[in-house]
Amino acid sequence: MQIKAMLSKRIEQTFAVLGLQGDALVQAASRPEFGDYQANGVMAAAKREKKNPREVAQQVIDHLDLDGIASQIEIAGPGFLNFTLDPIWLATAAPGQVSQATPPATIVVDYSAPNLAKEMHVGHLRSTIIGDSIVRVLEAQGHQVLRQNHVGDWGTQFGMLLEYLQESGESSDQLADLETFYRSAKVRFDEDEAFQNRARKAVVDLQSGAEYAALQWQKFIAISMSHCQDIYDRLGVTLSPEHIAGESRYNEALPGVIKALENKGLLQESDGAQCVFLDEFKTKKGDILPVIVQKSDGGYLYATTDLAAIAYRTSELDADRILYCTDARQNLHFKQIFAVARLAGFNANQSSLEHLPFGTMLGADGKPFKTRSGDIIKLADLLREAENRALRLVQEKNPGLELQAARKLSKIIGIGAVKYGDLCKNRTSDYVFDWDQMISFEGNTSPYLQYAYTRVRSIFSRGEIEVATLPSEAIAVDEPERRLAVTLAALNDTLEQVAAEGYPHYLCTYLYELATRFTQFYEACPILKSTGEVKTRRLVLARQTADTLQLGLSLLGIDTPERM
RNA sequence: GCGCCUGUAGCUCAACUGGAUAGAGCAUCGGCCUUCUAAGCCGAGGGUUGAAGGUUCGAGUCCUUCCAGGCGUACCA
Repeated sequence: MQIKAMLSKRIEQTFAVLGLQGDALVQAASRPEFGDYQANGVMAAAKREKKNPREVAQQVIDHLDLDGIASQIEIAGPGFLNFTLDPIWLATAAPGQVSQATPPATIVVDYSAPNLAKEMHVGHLRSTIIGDSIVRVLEAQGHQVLRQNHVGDWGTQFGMLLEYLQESGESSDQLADLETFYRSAKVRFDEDEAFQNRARKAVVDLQSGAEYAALQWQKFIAISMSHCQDIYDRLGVTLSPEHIAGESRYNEALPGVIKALENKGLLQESDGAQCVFLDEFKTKKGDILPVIVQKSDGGYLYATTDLAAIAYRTSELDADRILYCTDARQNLHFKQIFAVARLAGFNANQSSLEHLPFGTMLGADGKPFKTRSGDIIKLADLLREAENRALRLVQEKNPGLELQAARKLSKIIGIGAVKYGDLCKNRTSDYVFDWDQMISFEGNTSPYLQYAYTRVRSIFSRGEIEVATLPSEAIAVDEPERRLAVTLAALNDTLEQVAAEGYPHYLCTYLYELATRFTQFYEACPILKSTGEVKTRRLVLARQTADTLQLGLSLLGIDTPERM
């Protein structure tokens, strides 16, 4: 049940009856004394009709039918409507159930997209886990989600790598560390002219489909992808080899892209390059910004590939929405290719093309994040560090725990902390990377949420409660119970927001609030010590909390341990 | 130069897209474990939301002009 949507609809229907226009502007109450939900839209609607907002608010209440849903509706301030939900209705709001989208859509999500020439580093973290979380939410809502991992597996650098692979042999130890491999290849490339020439030839051979080059390339890609897959598996990301749709896949479609642009009369030559000039990208001075689709040497660019990808996704995959989870620095690029795609008819099905940009990860100095030696931190190292820190804490908190169990637990906690540390921030802005902050276990962190979950589990095991025998609904009575129940019921409002706008931090904020409400309830309302109806309803609320926490964390891609 | 983004407590971030007294965590200070896990709870201090104007019942949010930072801006992705 999406409460906000339901209330909005009812209020707006009432607006229509009264001849008013505008949105109801429903939101969760900003303060407890304002009830559970508030509607702010009356004031604007009244103003449009030049009427007294409080009088209009009264008329809305008179015509609004929320019998059995709201136990109290009040007018406050200049014309706010404050709603208090009926506890009996609240009990039936089915916490822990994800509302299914009607009708479900086909949604392509383009995310992760590591460069296969190098090892995954912290810069790939955001796209990978933000995209994965959005994918999980959309799937939970019943949408058909098509993951597209647009890996960088094509281009000039591969000539160098293929030639070096040929020279050093695929059993080379350096391949265990792609970063070293890349660097060594670069050294060879820079020092030896003959090597350079062979590397350039390898590129040409590869792109023209020579068999030896293709074989060598496939070997390299396979090795590189297995590195990525290791990271995905450790991170608990739902990507697998079947989701790979890299740049190379569109290679054969690229001449067709140019041809199509030409047929549409969009193509212009400029300094030897094939370009599309669009009025909307003119500067005030009248300078025009080209979208270059073919270089003067005949080579293609990422704009060309992305256009081919749009055509494929909108027609072959039949996508209703295509979401791109990439760095904010590509803002202009996506604006341009979306515009070109529309003009050229590549977006055959009028798919909604949405760029979900995220900011850069910075170091403490405010500059893009590097290690002391100037290297970018590898994801593998980041994850190891997170697990080690978690292990130390786990052993400190649970001295009796066997090492193997402690390791298992520290994986769940450490990886969760890394993911949550990133997901809980508004993706749009740059953010400062800090070991202690990212791998933190107190306050608004995933361990706090996991901890709240284990406390519920602990109640059930200690009280020897058969969860299955509990009733499915409980009517909250005491204030901490009510506050918890209201928060439980808001799950789907939050999920809808995440799905519509692609901001997983809404879900984090929600879960943190839920865990906080639960902990307050836990402190104030004894469960196992209570008896009869009181005990039952509190057990039910606890179970609903555990279910919702587990569900919400799973939608962020974070596991829940049974004890900590 | 032009364009996009950012500027909120000592630090790291929220603020449901114009709503009521700007909220959390960390850090600091004080209280709470013989009672369901203290990775927790309760409380205190800490703010001219970069600056100045403007729009209106109402502005951190919208507009204008500045200031500071980041990124992008013709053959990298």
